[in-house]
Amino acid sequence: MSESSNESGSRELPKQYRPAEFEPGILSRWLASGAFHADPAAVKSGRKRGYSVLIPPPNVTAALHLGHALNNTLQDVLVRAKRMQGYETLWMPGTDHAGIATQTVVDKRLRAEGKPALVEHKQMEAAGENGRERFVELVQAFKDEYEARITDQLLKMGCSCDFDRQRFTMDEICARAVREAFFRLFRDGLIYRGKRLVNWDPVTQTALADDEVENEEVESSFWYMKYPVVDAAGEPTGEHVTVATTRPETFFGDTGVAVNPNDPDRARFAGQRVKLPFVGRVIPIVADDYVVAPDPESSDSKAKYASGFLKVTPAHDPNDWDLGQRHSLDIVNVMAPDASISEQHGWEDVGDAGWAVGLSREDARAEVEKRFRDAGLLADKKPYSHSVGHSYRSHAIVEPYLSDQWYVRVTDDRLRGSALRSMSPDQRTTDGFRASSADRTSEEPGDGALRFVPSRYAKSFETWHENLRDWCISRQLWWGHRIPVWTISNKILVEDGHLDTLERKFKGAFHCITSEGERDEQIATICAQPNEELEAFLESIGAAQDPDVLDTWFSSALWPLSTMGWPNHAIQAPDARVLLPEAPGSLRSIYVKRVNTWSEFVGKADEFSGDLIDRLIFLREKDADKLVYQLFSAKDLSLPLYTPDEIQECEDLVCAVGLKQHGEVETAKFGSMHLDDWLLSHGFVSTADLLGAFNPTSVLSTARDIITLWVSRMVMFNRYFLSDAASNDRGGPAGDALGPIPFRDVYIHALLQDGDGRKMSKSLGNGVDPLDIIDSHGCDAMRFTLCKMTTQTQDVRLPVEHDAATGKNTSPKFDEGRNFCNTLWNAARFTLSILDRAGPEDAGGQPVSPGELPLLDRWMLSRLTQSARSIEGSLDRYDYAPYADSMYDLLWRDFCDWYLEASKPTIDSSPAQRAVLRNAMETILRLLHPVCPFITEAIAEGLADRRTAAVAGLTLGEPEKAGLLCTAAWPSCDESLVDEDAEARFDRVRGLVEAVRQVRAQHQVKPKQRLTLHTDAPTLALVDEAAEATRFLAGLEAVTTDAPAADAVKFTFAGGDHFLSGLAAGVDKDAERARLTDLVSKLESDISKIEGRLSNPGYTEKAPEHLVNQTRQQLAEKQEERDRTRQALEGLG
RNA sequence: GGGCGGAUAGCUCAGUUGGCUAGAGCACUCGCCUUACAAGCGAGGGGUCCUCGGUUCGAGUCCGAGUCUGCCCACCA
Repeated sequence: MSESSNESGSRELPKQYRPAEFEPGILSRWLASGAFHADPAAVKSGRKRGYSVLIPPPNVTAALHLGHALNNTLQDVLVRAKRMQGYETLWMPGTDHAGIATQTVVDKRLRAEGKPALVEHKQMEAAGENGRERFVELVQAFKDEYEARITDQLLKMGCSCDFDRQRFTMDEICARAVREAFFRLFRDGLIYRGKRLVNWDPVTQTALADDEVENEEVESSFWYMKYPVVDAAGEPTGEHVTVATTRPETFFGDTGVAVNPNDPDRARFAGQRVKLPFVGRVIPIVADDYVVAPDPESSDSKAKYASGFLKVTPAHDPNDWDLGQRHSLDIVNVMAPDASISEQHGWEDVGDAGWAVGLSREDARAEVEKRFRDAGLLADKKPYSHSVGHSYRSHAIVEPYLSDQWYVRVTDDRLRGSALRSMSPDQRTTDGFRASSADRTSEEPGDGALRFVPSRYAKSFETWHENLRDWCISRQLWWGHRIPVWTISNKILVEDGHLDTLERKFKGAFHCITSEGERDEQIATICAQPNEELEAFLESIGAAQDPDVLDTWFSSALWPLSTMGWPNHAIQAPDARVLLPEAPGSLRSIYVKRVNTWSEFVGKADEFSGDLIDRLIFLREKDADKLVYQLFSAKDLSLPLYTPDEIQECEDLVCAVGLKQHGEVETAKFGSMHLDDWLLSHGFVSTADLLGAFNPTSVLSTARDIITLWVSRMVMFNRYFLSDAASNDRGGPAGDALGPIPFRDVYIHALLQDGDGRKMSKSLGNGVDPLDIIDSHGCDAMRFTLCKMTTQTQDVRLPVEHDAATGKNTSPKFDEGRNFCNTLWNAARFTLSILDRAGPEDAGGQPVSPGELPLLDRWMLSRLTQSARSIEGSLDRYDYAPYADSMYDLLWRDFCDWYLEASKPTIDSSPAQRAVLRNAMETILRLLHPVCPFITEAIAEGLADRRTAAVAGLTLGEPEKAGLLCTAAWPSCDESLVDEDAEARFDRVRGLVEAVRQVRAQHQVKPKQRLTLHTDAPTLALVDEAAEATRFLAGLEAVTTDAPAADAVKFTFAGGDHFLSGLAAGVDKDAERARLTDLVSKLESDISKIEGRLSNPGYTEKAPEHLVNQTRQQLAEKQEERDRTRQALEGLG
């Protein structure tokens, strides 16, 4: 209310916490201090234990939503807590290129803007105008825009990521990992090419992803077509089978008919053959229990419409494809890419069906119906409505279309088996692929070490793997990692001697499958490692690179590896201090590259390495504050080479580059460059062995919908690529010789829904933007509320409200967090004002011994200790809501409501109490910091220069960096601070205060009116333990054992009668009568319940004795209280 | 179709291995601008713990059946 709150002094803080005034400044201080930058050497040297988390990289398709805010808050809570607990923490940030989604979003955006979109760029590409390259550039620009937004959001959400190491799944570092991974899998026989039905859009002539297909209900028909049964000689037996289908036009491609082996009427046909009308193809009838038996009465539409026979068209229906595979049926594709009937794409036995060739699929359907009817082969046609996939782009009906695709053989034991064996045995439900051996060392967990939290999600993981099929990894897109496979005519490759050149110059860097190994006699398939020279060579001999890109999940699956520098992580490098002894401790990272000779390193002016050294020299001269470098002989890395002669003569040079800062630097000559990425992508290797220090990571925090798509694949890849055998040329490992799992725990967080239980989404308009909440409530309030909501259930609801004034969505739930922060703020203001009133003499005294403190202070220290224990347990269990609840109760209920209030009368005259106050405040700040990092940091700054003595048993170390709370130690509360006796006694004081307040409220006593308490000796003794506090809190002027005055009001407390006198307005007899009457009836209801329990012999005989005694005592107390209350009631008249 | 949740106060949710009178925040009622805090303080009212059955001396909690509701995966001839 008062606008002059700042006038009394410059140290005074504003009455309300205003996050926007603090958050940006604190963020800058965090970043400048390097507090979030992990040092792998600290882990490798054993100085600290490592704790690492990989961010699930958000898609660059859009800004982060509240679900991201939730998951990132939860990760940050863990990371900040562990950092304070003395771990070297790495939280690796990054973004995902999200191939299909991003390409689609950009395509849509371009079309909406009326600019050339995907289709137009495809035309350019076909015309030789670099359409592909130009389109990818547009997507790249879009990605840059959103990546920047996402990074900004992460910063504003207070995420303590190691932003110096931020990655993008398509940057050069990740690309190298993708290429290497693909190469090794290819070489080891775990990647193969196969046929698969894709969702084909015949209008735009592109393949679509499943989520680009929009299902729409379509009014159509069921056709019943009769196929004549033939004998061994191919002559009709006179019988027919009737197949039921919604797609009669595909019958040209039928290669079988299926029947259920348990069908009593029709199973006898299995093993016989039919002759396809018009086409004349003789095809088998196979038995398969996939076929549904007809049942006209069934509510299942399949059974209702079924004929009992299913036509099998493997090339034009996904289920038929599977069925065909099971029974080794032929595959006949009868369509052209435009979905017209064609004999040019695999259909050779046209027979008498030539009339169909060239018809569109719609016309073909009508013509097939007509011809079958005319021939008497159409048994029936019934109207039928069913859902059919349509292209999101052209809205044409999607055609299942057979095409070449690349697969990862994930069903191989080296992949699937490793994932299943990773699971903790107590979370397994079946026996297959059980862990073959117990845990390895805790440093490198393998089999049996992967745990899901909550554990129920282990089952999703398990069943997914047990039903796994090979993973199709090719996508017909432009935005993504292009498949590193080239094809060339076998003849050119071998006869022109190119294969010899390859073998000679690039041995080990490629894997070639020539005609013997491939079904196509003409083509050689070459998979290449990342090697620019090799690629240039392949292009030069006319080899064509596969136009497709990899499934986004392929690069996501490598996230634990690529972000940590794999495959170039493992180098033998000496300590940074040896490499660059002159470099001050401010060096953030060191990169090394080994070359042979100086001339090779420098190269010719127009070559790659010439540019390299040019840059290095340039940077050293012009920007010495950003970079240092040094050359060595590989023989002795402790002796730097200085003179030109030394360098010229050396034949095995090593160049070490140390960076003093990260991120973008501006150079006049080369423009803006990111030094880390630039060095890494030019063959330098980081001496910081992130992989060795931080993989396996500690926990993966993610949503349940990607347990299969992402979690599984990371496990398989991490274990495969980090196995010893996969690192050499002999091929991958088998059985249990696998590498470590990528993370020990998988924490699956709850999903946010709106107040009605619906998913938050753009289209529903119920999404909440985290930045809006940060604006309106502050970051800490958002984070606190999100944590408080996060229970172990699978969904949490957040009521969403639309604010008409701002046009933005918000939720009243965030008020709770804001109010909490505000209370903390005010408690801190009050604390600081008390410390300010004391002199500097408070600081530097002997530690305060808890045993000599008043009851109130012993109680507070005990509560702090118990809360810290409880919070530590919650964190270990990823149990966020109890953590937030504990903090809420500790700060508000204990510290503010009771400790601060009760200390008011005495604290100004007690240095010991001030020491407790200060240390309690600081303990609360530290316990809360992981959830509310900004406000706690802001307050800690104010607390830093108001010192008091320490409290024995409560250890609060100094911050490690720049005085920042985020680098301070987790509070250590000694067990000796737990004081059950003080808690019990103070609880009784509270009870007394509450009893008095109750009387005051019921009699409408003004707050300033002081009363006299007439009580018994034991209660008087209790009051004396916190005399000033009790009088202050209850509004008492005197406490006495004297007899009460006539106008006194009686109340009960702890089984005794007590009286209050001095109520200014006197006793309101009606109010008092009503109060006592209510009390009696409540007591009687309690008494009858207790009597009921005690009269049950089962209870008194079987329940634990202490419980029964307790109940008896309770009954006695209640009865006594009831009797006394009745007397008092009679006394009122 | 397979799997996994949820149902407790008007709303959003807690409720540890079964055990005193089932809790919190918001909302509501009454009284307070008490010098940290009205985004607050003090005191209240409000519950057939979804239904039925079972185990038990005792069930919100454990077991069985069902109803409603949500999510994930698969599929829709």
